Amino acid sequence: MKLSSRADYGTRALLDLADSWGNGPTLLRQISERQQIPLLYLQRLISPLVAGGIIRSARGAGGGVSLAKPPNEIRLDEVIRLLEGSIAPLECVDNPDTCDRSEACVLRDTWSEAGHAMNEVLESTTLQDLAERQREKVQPNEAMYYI
Amino acid sequence: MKLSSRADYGTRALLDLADSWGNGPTLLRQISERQQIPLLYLQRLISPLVAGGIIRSARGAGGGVSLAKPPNEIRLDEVIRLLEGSIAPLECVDNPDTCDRSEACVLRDTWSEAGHAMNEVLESTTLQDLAERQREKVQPNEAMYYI
DNA sequence: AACTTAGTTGATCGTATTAGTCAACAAGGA
DNA sequence: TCCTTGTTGACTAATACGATCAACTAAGTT
Repeated sequence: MKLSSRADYGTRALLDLADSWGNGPTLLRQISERQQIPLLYLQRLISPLVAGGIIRSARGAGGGVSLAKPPNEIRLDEVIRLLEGSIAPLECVDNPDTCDRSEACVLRDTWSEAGHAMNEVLESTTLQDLAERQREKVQPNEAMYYI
Repeated sequence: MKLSSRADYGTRALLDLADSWGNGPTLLRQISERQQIPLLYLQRLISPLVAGGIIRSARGAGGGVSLAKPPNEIRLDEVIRLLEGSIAPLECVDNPDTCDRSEACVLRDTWSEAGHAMNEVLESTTLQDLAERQREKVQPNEAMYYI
């Protein structure tokens, strides 16, 4: 029950982009270095994010990649779905036809419920949420201490 | 983000056992046939369940396997943990040392949260719950219609 | 137009995991 | 002793995963 490194790398790359949102395109090479992701592999794994309208890319000199929409409009669940496919823990949850007892299967109901629970966490988290939390962690807002 | 067939097969085998709880040992061969699980593979995958104290086995004529404790004391989260290892969607959640930024990583916090959400569903579901729901599905309680 | 920068894609490759099998074995009942 | 039934180590085939190369396309720069 693990996510592949694609989800790990991909979300880290997106968080990197969210961090520099508004500053023009970022080089994949820079993301690769900052996030310690093999460049060639990074180029690979972001392609579904480009196709999915999360990332916009620009070739040529001065090119690079940037978020295709504001960080607060990019939810983690759609990112994971693009990078990993379905979030459901078992195939039958999404494709009932893969098992002939799907209709009456109480385990399928449970896997579905578990998948939804996980999905709820992801769909309530946007890249902006993550970027803000990160800023708090790295450079805690002094005002916090006066609340 | 998928469970392996071990979790699928294993939970189905356990539900089968929960269904006949109190009727003495069941042959693995029978479970294999009813649940359509390759016998040799089934023998394999239940061994951690025996080691984990979920299943009790008896060899020889009249032997077989049975639940080692009542179905209402067997929660799905411990079953999955025995069959698949940790439920955490990323290694770093359980082992912070596998990544040198774990302490400050907001993504790790999110994966942790997602894992907990899933775990909550599983730990609130026992084999007895499943067996009861199954009975309702297959043979709906008539009384239901009078509520 | 020529040149450079940078992302894209098809093919490939090694490795790890998964699913499944075989055969020899251990243990308990008749 | 014989039969039944679960256990275990070794093994195989298939798949998925992580990663890389090289050729290619597109977009600036001079």
